[in-house]
Amino acid sequence: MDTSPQDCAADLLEVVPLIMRGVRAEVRRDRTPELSMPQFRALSFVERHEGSTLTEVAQFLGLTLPTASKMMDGLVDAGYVQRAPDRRDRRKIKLHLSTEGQQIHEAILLQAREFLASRLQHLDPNILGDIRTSLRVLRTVFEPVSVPGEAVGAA
Amino acid sequence: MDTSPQDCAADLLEVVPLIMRGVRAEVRRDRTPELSMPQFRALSFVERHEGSTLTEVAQFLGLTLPTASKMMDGLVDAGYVQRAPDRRDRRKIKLHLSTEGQQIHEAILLQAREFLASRLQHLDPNILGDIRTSLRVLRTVFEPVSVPGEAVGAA
DNA sequence: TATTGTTATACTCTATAACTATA
DNA sequence: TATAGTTATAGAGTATAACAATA
Repeated sequence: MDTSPQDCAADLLEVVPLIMRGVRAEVRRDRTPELSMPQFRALSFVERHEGSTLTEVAQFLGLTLPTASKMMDGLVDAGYVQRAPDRRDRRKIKLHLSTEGQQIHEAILLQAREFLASRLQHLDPNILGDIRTSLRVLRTVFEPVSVPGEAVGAA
Repeated sequence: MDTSPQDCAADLLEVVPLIMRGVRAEVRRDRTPELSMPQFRALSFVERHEGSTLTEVAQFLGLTLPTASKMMDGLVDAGYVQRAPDRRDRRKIKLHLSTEGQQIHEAILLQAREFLASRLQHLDPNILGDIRTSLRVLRTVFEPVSVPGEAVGAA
């Protein structure tokens, strides 16, 4: 099938929120205390970028610094994240996941994946492959241009 | 490419929030007053299902009734939505978009589509077609099972 | 008795503005 | 002077519980 970026954009705008709604419900389900979607994404980021700074998390999530700071308060209070000063630049703090933080992140990740997989399970494997190919392209196009945590050496 | 629902689910969980972040920023950008993502989606739903009830909107958005009611307060105050009693069943209210509501919905829709299209514009048309095919499948899988507004006659 | 919607209350998410500490 | 982060404040988004009106 041949199509225009505009058509594709229109479809994306309808389908992406539908998927997001399901994921959000799953992330929050049956959990005390609940973890919000942004908190879960923050956990994912810190897990993947151990020792990243608050500014990096805020940039990745598309949040302001005060918002990210407050969200981290919640995660620190819950015992999922630890703050540690950066000796090289004492204005910065480095963020780390606690064991508990790793565990809850893993649990939610698996639960959300299971939910998505359950919806996908009756699809033909070839179609699943096509979807993954599409997702790989979409990722390159919508990924933030730079994730500073990846290139700390230069900073 | 051949793959499992689990692999596909894992990719979805990473890519969908990335796209969502961009869309959200675009919906809220340069607007007074800002329209939140849920408000925009509510406007979309009412536009597509004129005269739908609050319960239907809440179900579509995955919100509780009180939350949907409060959100509608905001849209009504802003002059974008009108509430009208249902003569057949006076517990219900029917929701309608005002001209202003239609205009702002259209404006935001076009702006969000343009943002997405700008990210997609350098992709090969065949790849865009593949993405649309994938989105069509994903829509069938994640769409709410029934949108009551579609079958009011039976109710 | 069940359904539709609102009100009351509380907590999180988010932003802007003002501030502290460090570079 | 600029950057990293927090605090103060305010408004929206969300939920549960309790309520009113209607079926």
